[in-house]
Amino acid sequence: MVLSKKVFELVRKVPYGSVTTYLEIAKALGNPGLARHVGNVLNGNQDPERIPCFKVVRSDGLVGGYVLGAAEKISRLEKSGVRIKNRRVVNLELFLHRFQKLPIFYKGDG
DNA sequence: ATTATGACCGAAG
DNA sequence: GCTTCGGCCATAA
Repeated sequence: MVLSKKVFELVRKVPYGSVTTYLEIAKALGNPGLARHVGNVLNGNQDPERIPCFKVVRSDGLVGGYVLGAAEKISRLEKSGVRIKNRRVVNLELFLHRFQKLPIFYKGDG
C-alpha cells in the first residue's frame, strides 16, 4: 500500500532520542482514524534496524507493541534517552509539543 | 458482501 | 490513577 510507504517514511524522520505516537502519524497522513492501521503497518516492518519504529508509542504513553518484543522496545527507547516508567513514556506531551516546532509532520501550515 | 483480526483511541465507570 | 467497552480503519478469509 502507498500508505504504508508513507508511514515508514515518517517514522524514519523521527529524531533519535525522541518519540511520536500512532495517532500523530495518522494525523500526518490526513486521517486520525488511521491510528490503528498505522500500528498494523509497523507490525509488518521487515527492517527494524533501518526503520526505527521503536520510537512510535501509543497516544496515552504506553509503549505498545514491537516486532522484537515490547521489552526490546523499552530497552531501545531508554538507550536513546527516553525515560520509561511502568511501560509508559515519561513526559510524552513534551515530545509531542516538540513536533509542533519541527516541520516533520505538520508541514505546510500549523 | 459479511466476518474477524490488529503494535489503537477516547469516553465511561 | 486504573480497567472496560464501543468505535475506528485497512486487510484477509
